Order: sequence, then C-alpha cells, then structure tokens
Amino acid sequence: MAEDAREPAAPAADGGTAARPDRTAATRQALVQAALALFLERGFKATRMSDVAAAAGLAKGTTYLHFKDKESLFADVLRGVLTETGGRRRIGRPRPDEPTRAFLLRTVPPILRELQASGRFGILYLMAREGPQFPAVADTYHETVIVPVLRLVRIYARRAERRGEVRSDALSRLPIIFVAPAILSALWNNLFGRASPLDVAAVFEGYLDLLFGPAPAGSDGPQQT
Amino acid sequence: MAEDAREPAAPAADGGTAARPDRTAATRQALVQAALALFLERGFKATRMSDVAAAAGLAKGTTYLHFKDKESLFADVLRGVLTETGGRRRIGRPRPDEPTRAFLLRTVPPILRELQASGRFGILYLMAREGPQFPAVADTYHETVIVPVLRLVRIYARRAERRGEVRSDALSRLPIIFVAPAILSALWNNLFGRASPLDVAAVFEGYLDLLFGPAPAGSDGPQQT
DNA sequence: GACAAGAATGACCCGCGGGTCATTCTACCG
DNA sequence: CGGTAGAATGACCCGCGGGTCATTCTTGTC
Repeated sequence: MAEDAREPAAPAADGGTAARPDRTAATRQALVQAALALFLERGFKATRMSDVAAAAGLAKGTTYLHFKDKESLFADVLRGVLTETGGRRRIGRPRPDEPTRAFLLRTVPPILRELQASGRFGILYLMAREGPQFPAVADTYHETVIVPVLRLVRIYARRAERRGEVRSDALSRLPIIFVAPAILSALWNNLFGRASPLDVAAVFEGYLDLLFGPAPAGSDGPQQT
Repeated sequence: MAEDAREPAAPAADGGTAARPDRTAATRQALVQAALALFLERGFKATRMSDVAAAAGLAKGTTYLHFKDKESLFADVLRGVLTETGGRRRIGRPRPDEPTRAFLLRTVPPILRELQASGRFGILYLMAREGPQFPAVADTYHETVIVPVLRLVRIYARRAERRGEVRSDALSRLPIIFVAPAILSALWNNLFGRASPLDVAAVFEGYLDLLFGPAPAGSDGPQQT
C-alpha cells in the first residue's frame, strides 16, 4: 500500500474561501478519472503519465503535485473504484419460501449488467493482468472484493443445497464454480469483445437453468432426487 | 504475424558437415525455451531480451542472430507451444451407451492435469494478459485453440442434452459455460496460486457432479424428464 | 598451421517514459 | 494595486531496455 497522496494544502483553518481545496480536489478527480480510463484501456505499465495528464487537460508535472508516483496514482484509482461501489449494493434476501433460483434470477443479472455497464469488470481484467506485478494491490482486491463475494456465494449455495435444488454440494465446496461463467465471459469481453461479445447476464441466466433446471411453469421445484 | 526468423546460414548445399545447422538449431531452441519460461513468469513486456539471452547462456546480441526482434521471438515461442501439443491429444469417443458424465470424467481430468503440469495454462494466462497488445497473436490463439475446443464442447453438450442428462440446453448454446470453471481456476492459480491454489481437475469433477448429478451407484441414467 | 565462414560477443546507440524543479500563472486579500 | 500562496507548467534529467555492429572465437578443411 502507498497512501502517500501529498496532502494538497492544509485543509485546516483557512482564512478565506473554501474554494481552493475544491479546485484541488476537482483536479485530483480529473486525474483519477483519466487514469482509470487509460489503465482500463491499456493496462498499468503501458499507460504513460504524460497521457494521463494530457487526458485530464493538464501538464505532466501537475500529476506529481497530486500523486507521489505512478503506482500511488494506481492505488488511488483502485481505492476510488472499490469504495465508489460504495452505497454498498444491498443484495437483499430471498423471501422465506422463494426458490433460490428465482431469487438469484431477479437479483444477480441486474448487478451483472451494472458491473458491465460501469466498466467495473474492466477493473477485474486489469487486476488479472497486472496483479502479479503489484502483490499489495492484488491482496487488497482479493480481500475487498473476492473474499466477500465468495462468502456470499457460499451462503446461497448452502441454501440451495439444503433445499435440494441443486444436484451436488460442489457449489458450496468450491464457490468459484458459481461465479466462473459470469466472470469468464466478462474477461472474454475484455479480450475478444469487439469480435464476438457475450452478454454476461444472459450467460448467467443460461447457467442458472443448468444448475437448477429451466424455468418452472408454476412456481418451481421439479424433482428432488 | 512475423515469421521473419532470419534464416541462419543457407541450409542449402553445404560442402561439409551438417553439424552447423544443428548447433544453430540448438541455440535457437535454447532461446525459445528460456523465453517461454520468462514470458510465462513475467509477461511479454516485462521480460528483457538481455535476460532471455542470459537464461539461455548467451549474450544479448546473439538473440538477434536468430530472431528479428522481440515480437518475432514471441511469435516463435507461441508457435512452438501450439504445435508441440502436436501429437494431437486424441480425445477418443464415448462408448455407444456410455453416459456422457462417465466419458467426460475419464477423459477430461487427465488432460487438465497435463495442461496444468506442462504449464500450458500459463500460456492461456499469458494470452489473457498480453493479447490486447498483439491482436494478430491473439487471433492465432483464438483460432488454433479456443474455437476448436468450443466446437468439441458443443458436440458433447448436444449429446448430453439429447440423452436428457443435463437440465437445459444452455451448454450447447453457450459452450463457454462448460469450460468456465476449469479455465477460471487455472487463471486463479496463475494469480493467487501461491496463496491458495486450486486443483483444476478437482474443480472440474465437482462441476460435473453439479451438471449431471453426483456419481450414480450402478452405472447411471437418472431421469430423462 | 593457415585460413575461411559462420557463431557469438558486448560495448554502444538512442528513444521512451518516469520523475524533478525553477519558473510562471491565477486568484484572492488588504 | 501590490503582495502572496498555492496551482500549474514544461524543459530537463536519467536510467532502462530494445536493437546494432565491429570485433573475436570456434570449428572444420586442406
């Protein structure tokens, strides 16, 4: 971790307007946004600081008034995206007798679509590409995103297994199986997107059919072994 | 694509021993091997030509007697790995009445284990990381590896669906779903491998349980709707 | 042993891009 | 208006690493 953000002017007792820190904050923000876009597009190493600055409408030197170095800019970009998820996408719970399949079907695809649209999947891809070179950052991501998600998956996997909705306990044993199709199609899009894009949410829905059986006519509950 | 490999001395009518081209070929081979290892470990951009040469026990300049530039070395490395798969891993066919699950279970895990052991999954990861920067190479990989694999998947997905062994036709519609857990765990290993490695074959077996139901007692054949 | 021919070397070149800093610009205050 | 403090600039520095080439080393032949 870095955190060294080069405190831009004491936000302490300012005699006059509070306009200054605002200007500064806006500039910072512009840089972070520009950097995010470029990092997503080209990756960390391949992005030049001069380009970041230019994209933010600033000169290269200015960047270094706000960020100690390239890596700390990267850390800030990441932190921004991770916390910006911020409002903390609430997942809600399934209604007492709601089939797990129905619950997942109404809950997950919108999230996937949002992740897709907001480019948050791009971050995932970015981490996959540059993670090895920045173990600290990769760890942060692992703990902030991956572990919680898998924990959540495990909870609902157990529920589905308890209710006999799925064919084995593999989901709760290896929660990565549950997220694999969605994640992989997201990666696919960042890789072959232009050529043949996949609709991540659609893939997920198809996957649900496979796991739980296709949409039931009435409410649900086909065979339970 | 490059291919410009800088023909090392006319292999044509040599007046004397055929030893020369051998020496040359050996050196080439050493370079390719060293490059492969380093590319897998650090990625293309982050690998220095001087390191490749050193790893092959040669001086940097020598590398350029055998390869036009870094990129053409990369192309050669890739070509080597792709064709070396060479003997053409035969997949065999399921016996007439063999359940698809059983067939996959005896066929796929060994392949996965070999891919794992031989580091071929590393290539996959390498492509994921550097693909965007080298569209031509990514295309080659797409056509040489991905398309054929997905085609194969589709064939067996159809079989399983025809026989009513799986719960939906999502597999043949979106074959990526079938390979997702294995691929993603392979990528995971290249990313968090040291921390918490996954047994790719085990993940796949768990996934089979989920798709087809757990191992049947006798031979198989649960419900067909 | 002399000599040719290819293989290998490593000092060198040079552009790219991260990072610095003396200077200029802007905005506000008395 | 003069003063000042922080924001911004962009010319500059410099190491890194891809790529070159005059030179040396090896190997095989007569």
